[in-house]
Amino acid sequence: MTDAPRLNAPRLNRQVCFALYSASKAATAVYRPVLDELGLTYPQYLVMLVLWEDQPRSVRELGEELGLDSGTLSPLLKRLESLGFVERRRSAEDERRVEVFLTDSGTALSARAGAIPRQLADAAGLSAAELDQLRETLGRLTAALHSSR
Amino acid sequence: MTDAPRLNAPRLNRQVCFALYSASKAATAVYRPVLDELGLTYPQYLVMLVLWEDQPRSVRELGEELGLDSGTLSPLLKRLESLGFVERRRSAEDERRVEVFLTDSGTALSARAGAIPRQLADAAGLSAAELDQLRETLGRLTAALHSSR
DNA sequence: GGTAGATAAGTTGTGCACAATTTAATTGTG
DNA sequence: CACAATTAAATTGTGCACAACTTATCTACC
Repeated sequence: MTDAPRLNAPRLNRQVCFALYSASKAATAVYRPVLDELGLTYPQYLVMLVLWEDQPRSVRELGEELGLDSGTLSPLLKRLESLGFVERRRSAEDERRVEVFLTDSGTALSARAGAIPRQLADAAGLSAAELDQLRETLGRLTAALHSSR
Repeated sequence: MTDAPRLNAPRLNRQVCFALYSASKAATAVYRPVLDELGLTYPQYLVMLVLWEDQPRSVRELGEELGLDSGTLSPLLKRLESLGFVERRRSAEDERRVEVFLTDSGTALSARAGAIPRQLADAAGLSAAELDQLRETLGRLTAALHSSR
């Protein structure tokens, strides 16, 4: 007995969700060897991006920007600290808060990281306009998905 | 001394990669409560989707379809097996291969899973045409990123 | 000013992702 | 036939993601 394809079942290659999942994995895979040279993982790089923009940031603020909770961030920040890129200090005004500061070494890293986004754009095989539109569509999609809950 | 935003540093909200990462997390977050009712995680659901299309499949074939290696699939399949949705059997022709079969219970699950993709489309806030185009763009992007390595 | 509720960060436990290694079976080549 | 190279799956180890819970601090309200 042969198994006919179940055409009524949801098909993998029809699913936007799987396309997102695959594209996201492929993009971080392109970043990985580049980030390896800096000693960072992709989520660690995201935290550094936020800190390079403005600094210091509390754990809560980092979580808000990145959509991550303390269960993810606490150990990640501990690793960034032991790598020497950030420092964590209890806030004096509000002792519940932990402020994350860049070290000199963490600040210096930004110079080496500047070329990274370029490399994804080069590998993407899409025009600048397409990338822009993709980013915009994804932004709207993410916002809609968040507000649907 | 104030910290001026480093406008020359890569900005988080400019990065397609972060948009992909966020959208992918948001999409699986929408799926999560629905899949919870089936007792599946999102990656487990992906494996079931492949098996519902055609069955049995070797671990290698599943990995090829989903872009996952045995390090991810072996324990995942063990969990699916202990949930009673699949069975794993050594192939007789090639004893290196392990074939993954659906159980009756695993086959039956597809009926309950049929409504799932709809729910993402509803929550997405994008038109069908936009979703189609997004899927197509993501497909090209993923292919380009893979071939760039 | 004391206490209930809210908030911030950390911890624990489960599962996924991926690199590196291991073991076993198969294939190709002399 | 022998045996080196390849292939398939599993295992080990590290790190992320997230739910559930804990601890400590703060705020609001009586």
